[in-house]
Amino acid sequence: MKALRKQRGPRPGSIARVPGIDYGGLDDLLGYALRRAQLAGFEAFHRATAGVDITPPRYTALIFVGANPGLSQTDLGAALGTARSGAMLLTNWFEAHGLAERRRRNGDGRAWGLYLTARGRVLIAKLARRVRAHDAAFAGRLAARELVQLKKLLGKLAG
Amino acid sequence: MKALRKQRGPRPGSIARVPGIDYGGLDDLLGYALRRAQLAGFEAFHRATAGVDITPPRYTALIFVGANPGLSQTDLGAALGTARSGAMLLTNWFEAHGLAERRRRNGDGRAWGLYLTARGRVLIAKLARRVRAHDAAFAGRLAARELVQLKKLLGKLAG
DNA sequence: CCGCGAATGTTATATAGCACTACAATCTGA
DNA sequence: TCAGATTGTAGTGCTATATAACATTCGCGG
Repeated sequence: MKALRKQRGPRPGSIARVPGIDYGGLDDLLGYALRRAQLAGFEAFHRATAGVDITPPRYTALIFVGANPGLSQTDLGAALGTARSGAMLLTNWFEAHGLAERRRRNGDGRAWGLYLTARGRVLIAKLARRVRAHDAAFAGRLAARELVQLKKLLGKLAG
Repeated sequence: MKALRKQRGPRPGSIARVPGIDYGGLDDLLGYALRRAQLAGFEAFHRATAGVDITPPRYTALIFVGANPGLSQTDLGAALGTARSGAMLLTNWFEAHGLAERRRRNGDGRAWGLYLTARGRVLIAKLARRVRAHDAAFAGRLAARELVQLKKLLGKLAG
């Protein structure tokens, strides 16, 4: 079980607008506007998880496991939108860091059930608090009414 | 100069909502809503560039080079929000595919200036048309007024 | 109850994308 | 003229994916 201290990975690259550069019509694309806003959101996440070696997919996966005890790796992959093999690598990482564990489920000798460890629960509780706070701060760039509207529109786009 | 035919990479994973799974409060996060919407936008881009081995960062970089002839790799990296080394890899790829080239700039023996080749200009013209069309189709999930509002709000978030 | 197809996890392999470090060449300004 | 900044580059490594092949196990139709 390795330590979970330093955040090593790359900083989340926000794309600051560079003055004097011609954006060649990119600004008119909804997709580009979404990307820029989302990178800003990643920064909020990054600040929230500073000092902990976690990443967005890892965080999402831990939340899923915490909220759905006994989840199988296949179902975790489906919820994340990734292949089974990716869910397995994530699970390996969680076990190596003592955050979650595989346990045999009653009926099925193939599937594992995933469960947070005590340590995982503590970490998720702490992180979720910080992530929510930073997300709220990020969302605070908008008025409350605007935020409601934005979420509605984003929901329409995501289908 | 390699061919530029098939798109090899992974499909852009949208995250379909999985029924029966508890999302553990993730839905309340603005960052998560942004991510989902942006992945849907990536799919539109993917459809627009089907059959061509291009990716969002490559496309963005080509647009930048086209709109800013003589751009240095450092400035390209800054505009993309990535490290210089990434801009160099992109540039290598462009040269290998005959889309852009490095040319010495007048005063400075260190920096290269980046320029689209004729082939790069043709490709970008064709792609930009398709990308705009698919972006418009994607944005068409919203009413015109909603779209204006959304872009305004996204702009606020991206700062 | 048997056997076959489906599901599950796993292993192995590959790729894109990106960061960081260290370095050589070049520029710039005191 | 020289010290420090800038630029491109090479090398290395890690995350996040995907795909294919495989063994185990399950479930069901006969």
